[in-house]
Amino acid sequence: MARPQPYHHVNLRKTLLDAAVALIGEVGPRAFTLREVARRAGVSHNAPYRHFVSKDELLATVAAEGFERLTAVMRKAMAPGRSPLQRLELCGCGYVEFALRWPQHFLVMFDLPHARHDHPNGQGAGDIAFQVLLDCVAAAQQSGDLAPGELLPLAWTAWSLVHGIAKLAISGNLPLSTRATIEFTRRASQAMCGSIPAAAPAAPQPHPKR
Amino acid sequence: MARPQPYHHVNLRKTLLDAAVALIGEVGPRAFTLREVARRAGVSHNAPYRHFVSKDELLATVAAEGFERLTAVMRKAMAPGRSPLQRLELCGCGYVEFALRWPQHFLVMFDLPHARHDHPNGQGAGDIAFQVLLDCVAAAQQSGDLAPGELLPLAWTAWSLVHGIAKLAISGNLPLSTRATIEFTRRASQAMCGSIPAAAPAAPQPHPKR
DNA sequence: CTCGAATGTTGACGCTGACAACATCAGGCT
DNA sequence: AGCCTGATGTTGTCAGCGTCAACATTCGAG
Repeated sequence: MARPQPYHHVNLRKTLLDAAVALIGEVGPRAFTLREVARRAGVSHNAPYRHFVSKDELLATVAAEGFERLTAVMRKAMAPGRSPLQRLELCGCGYVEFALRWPQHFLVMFDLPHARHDHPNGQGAGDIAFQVLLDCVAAAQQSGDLAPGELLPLAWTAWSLVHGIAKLAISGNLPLSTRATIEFTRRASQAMCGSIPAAAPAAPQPHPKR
Repeated sequence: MARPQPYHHVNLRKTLLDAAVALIGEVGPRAFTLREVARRAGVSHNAPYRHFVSKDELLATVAAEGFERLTAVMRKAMAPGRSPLQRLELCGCGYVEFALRWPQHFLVMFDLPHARHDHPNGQGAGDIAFQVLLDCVAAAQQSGDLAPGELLPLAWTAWSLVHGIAKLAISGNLPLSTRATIEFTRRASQAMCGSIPAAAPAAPQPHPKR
């Protein structure tokens, strides 16, 4: 008879990541514990250190995973859009949809800022996701659906709107169901897109930034 | 000669709260430690338990304090507004200004959702702050500056925009100085206010809510 | 087949939040 | 005046946490 628990796990790294996401979903990122993750994966409390140098690196990996998933969800959401402007709106809805579907990831991605910078891939994955939004705005401008204005401020405005909706919805400050929240996002985006050209925010002087 | 350290502190509760805010500002809400707060206040590690039943209650109190300060900052910011619409925009700028000036409070208020509900005053202080925004939107509607629409969705949209800007700015995702961020908020608010009447988002069916 | 590297385990350390028991003080009652 | 009760602060303790170090087991290249 084989040992019930083989000494070497098949793919402990992935098992740990999945367990971490599940645990964060249950108890939140604050109560999240490395030892509990190890317990759920059926390994000793120190096994995770063979795959992640620290708790923060594991969280940073979860965040990076989240940015990749976010990119995929936005790309998929905007696919059926007919006009560039419509694609931009759908992209924003995808952002909120992602946040509502995987709030654990979303919280780790944006509530643990330190986790992003020490992970090599962390910042990159975030940049790619932002680039999707940037491309949407640029395409809408070029097609004339969106009046020209400075690209970055327009993108920041769009990002802020959907990010705010996502954050407030996740924390329970918008008393709407998931479906209603996305519908609300669609209407708010339309309102914003319809009016931005009229008063495109110009770029204030950029900040040297740390 | 009097004892250098009298046994009873003059106002330990307030001292602890101030030390907590300072500590959160230095190390963030995650690394924040009750024992370190006690150390800074010059008392034993268990003294805080005479004033707060738990670490979470102390944080909830910091959050409630933050909501009161937020209300005050918004009221002050909107004071010089000439039209109701302008007051609404300034109110939003006040929201972002508060977040940038006291990010510690802002983080505790919105990143620790559990902390708000177990504190009796916590939810109330948040409601009062939201009421300020609600009144602004209602006034702008009644004056005709803002086309009529369902009140709550309009307020949620405005809240989402400024909340998103505040969150992204605090976490370093908007590479703008404090001044530039507020200027950006003003322009984005104007853009949004200018267009909302054209496509006022209707209220999707509300959610029963936990 | 061997041996080194990769992977997992055990044990330990200092720190934390929380509880219990004790010490000190302040202010009202007699 | 003097006590005594409750409020406030301290010391001691516990389990759980993240992390390090030392050891055990397994896999795969030579």
